[in-house]
Amino acid sequence: MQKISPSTATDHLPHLAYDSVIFGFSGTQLKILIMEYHNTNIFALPGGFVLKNEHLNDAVRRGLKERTGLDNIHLEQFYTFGDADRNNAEPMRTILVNNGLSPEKYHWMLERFISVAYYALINYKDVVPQPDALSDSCRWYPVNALPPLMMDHALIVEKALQTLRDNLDRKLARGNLLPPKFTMKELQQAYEAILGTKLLRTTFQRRMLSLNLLERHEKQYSGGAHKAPYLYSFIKG
Amino acid sequence: MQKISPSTATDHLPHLAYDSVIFGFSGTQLKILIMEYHNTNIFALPGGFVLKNEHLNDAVRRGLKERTGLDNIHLEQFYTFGDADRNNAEPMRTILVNNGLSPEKYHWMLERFISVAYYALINYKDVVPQPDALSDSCRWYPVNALPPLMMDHALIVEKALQTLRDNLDRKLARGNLLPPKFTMKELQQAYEAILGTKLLRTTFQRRMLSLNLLERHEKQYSGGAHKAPYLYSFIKG
DNA sequence: ATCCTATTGTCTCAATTTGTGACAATAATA
DNA sequence: TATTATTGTCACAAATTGAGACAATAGGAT
Repeated sequence: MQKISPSTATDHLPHLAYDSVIFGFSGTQLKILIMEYHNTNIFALPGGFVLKNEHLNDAVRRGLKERTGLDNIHLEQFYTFGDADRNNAEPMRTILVNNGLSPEKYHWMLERFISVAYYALINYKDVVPQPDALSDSCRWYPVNALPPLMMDHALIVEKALQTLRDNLDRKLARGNLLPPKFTMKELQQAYEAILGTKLLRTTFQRRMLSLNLLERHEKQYSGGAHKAPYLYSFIKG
Repeated sequence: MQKISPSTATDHLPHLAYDSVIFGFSGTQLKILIMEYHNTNIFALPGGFVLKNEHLNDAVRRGLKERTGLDNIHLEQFYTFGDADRNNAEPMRTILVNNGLSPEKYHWMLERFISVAYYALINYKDVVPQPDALSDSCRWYPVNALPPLMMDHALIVEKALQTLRDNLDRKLARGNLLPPKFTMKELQQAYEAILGTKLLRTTFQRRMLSLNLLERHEKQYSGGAHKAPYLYSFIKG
């Protein structure tokens, strides 16, 4: 959901918002950044509005930077949600009141919104989520254990996952879900978390190497009682 | 581009439009419906605006029906173009003036527009394009011989093609690019036109049949001096 | 009627890719 | 020094794809 400031009504394009599904990966779990509004028990995807002279893509980058502190993240647009009944009237009224703001003054926020949805793959460890003015938490939740989300945000997450799943190779290579260097096992775990299926180790390794997307580096002494795995990174192009 | 009527300014969501890339297939050529405005030499994709209480998807369906007379067409949204400099100021001024309308009265049309782009696959033969109030032609053009298009419409077409090309199997099956019954050769020609490559006949046939998307019907006596091919249709599901 | 020709449906065999397990090479730990 | 859990690679079977061969037409030509 959106960050609110008094000047918003005049500065932004009306009826237009964006929402972002920010994926992170920790251990074996795929997670998503979810916001909870202060005093409301309302959960939503991080989103925002577009300034009148701002590129849509820039608006989303700006929002991501405000919430995560992250810059230079590859964002991918995947769908625009445009049903006529998409409005935040009830939850937003609650949010405004609970934050001492008048619903009259922010009436434009209660109307219908078209929302352009983006996803990003970021490195879980790089993020210290920063709650904004109206939220008391911006936290990671596992994709399969999300809190009940407002409006159609659960649908947006579902569509983000579907989109992510096909042509995953190219998408993972462009994103930052994994640290700069990673082992083949970590890569496989990321695939498995996203696709929701188990993969065969040898086949997976052979396939990954044949894609010519990976560069092999030195070995990593993991501390485990076994042979040390190679580290890999994506060849950026 | 959009259909203009005096009431538009108040009835529609401001700054929001849609554009549609309507694909048709004739013989061996992939074609697109392009509009040319009356007296202007300005070429554009068919598009329009969204009513304040209308679903985005419905708006696009409505526009397609107005221009082609076609109903019940599968439309697929593929990208939303949101650069800050997307406006129709110059061409639209020309269009308005050449049609005896005042640019002042339609000032809202000259501003920045976010545009949600859709594509559709329709049966070339079913369409008798209907020029609307402001256009003197709505005609098929081969994808590789389009007239110069206004604004970023050439980019929109390019992105539509890219989208169409991956997972083409499923997309062709859902669309109506081919008539209800078609030969394997026609199907192959459609693939070749879209992908821009030649395919091997036997491999293609084997692959298509193995997808379990096709139902085989009676043979077609084509009039050619050779064995008659089977007819196929897509199994709708 | 009979032959000729272009196209179609199917088969075959080679080449390539994928599934599956085997196995030796390690890096700690006992 | 033996033990154990991985890892990298190889080997072979199974499945898929590439590429051509070939018989079966449905007309047109003679």
